[in-house]
Amino acid sequence: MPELTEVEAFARAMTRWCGGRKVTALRLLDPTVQHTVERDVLGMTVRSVGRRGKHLILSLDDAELMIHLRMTGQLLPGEGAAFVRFVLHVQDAAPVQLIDPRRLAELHVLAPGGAARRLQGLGDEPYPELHPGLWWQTRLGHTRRPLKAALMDQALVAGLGNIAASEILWRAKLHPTRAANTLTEPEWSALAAAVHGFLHALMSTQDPERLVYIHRGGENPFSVYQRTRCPRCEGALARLTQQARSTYLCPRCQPAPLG
DNA sequence: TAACATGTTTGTCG
DNA sequence: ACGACAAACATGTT
Repeated sequence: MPELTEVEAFARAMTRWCGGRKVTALRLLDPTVQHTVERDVLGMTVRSVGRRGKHLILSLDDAELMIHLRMTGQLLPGEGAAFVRFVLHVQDAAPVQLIDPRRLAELHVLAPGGAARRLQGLGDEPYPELHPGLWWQTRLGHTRRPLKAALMDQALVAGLGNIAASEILWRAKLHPTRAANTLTEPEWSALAAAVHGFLHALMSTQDPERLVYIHRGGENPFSVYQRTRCPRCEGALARLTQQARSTYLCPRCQPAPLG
């Protein structure tokens, strides 16, 4: 399910579900799920839960548990749901199950420091700080690729996915096909504000269900994603394909690049 | 039914 | 070196 905001929500939830608790078992129910096992975590305590990009990282006494939910992974307390791929059992609390119909999620049980080592090529974090326009220009401004592709490139900035990219560019009034190296200083500032505004707005919904709304029958919390009308100008939204993914935009608010 | 889906990796080609 | 593109993962939803 994840983009940055959802992984962040899961990280906070995991802190409540298993933070400070001792692991009584880690069961991999489906070995076809991509996984690594460098440690036996039995008896170790979950010291903290964090996020890096779209990766969830649990720090244990002498191990790190790194989880990537990919497109359809979810974490939920309990047992016995459909499509459970692995279960983390902890002392004096409900176990936490990873549910993932498509089996794209990953689980890595690593030695301390293993997560950071594996994530060395990952770009910097856009959340929770408000970075200035120059921060964005430094990271995205050197490539001729479309702005949306640059925003989603995890090696440049970590955590922004397909939905976030559309939403952010709409907020910033920037066209998704603009070459990233053609933005002006005020446009970089607008992008910076848009990222911060979007991420914080979503995190402050105080409603975890809204963060994992897709496939849950929930209400669409987004402004342009899978919508047909622009909330700002009321004009018809457009949809185009970039990198084989859907991009939603408002042609009136986000002027197309010349040529 | 066919197309599409929140992500990433790998390989090919220009 | 850079960037575009396709395929692969496996299955549910529209």
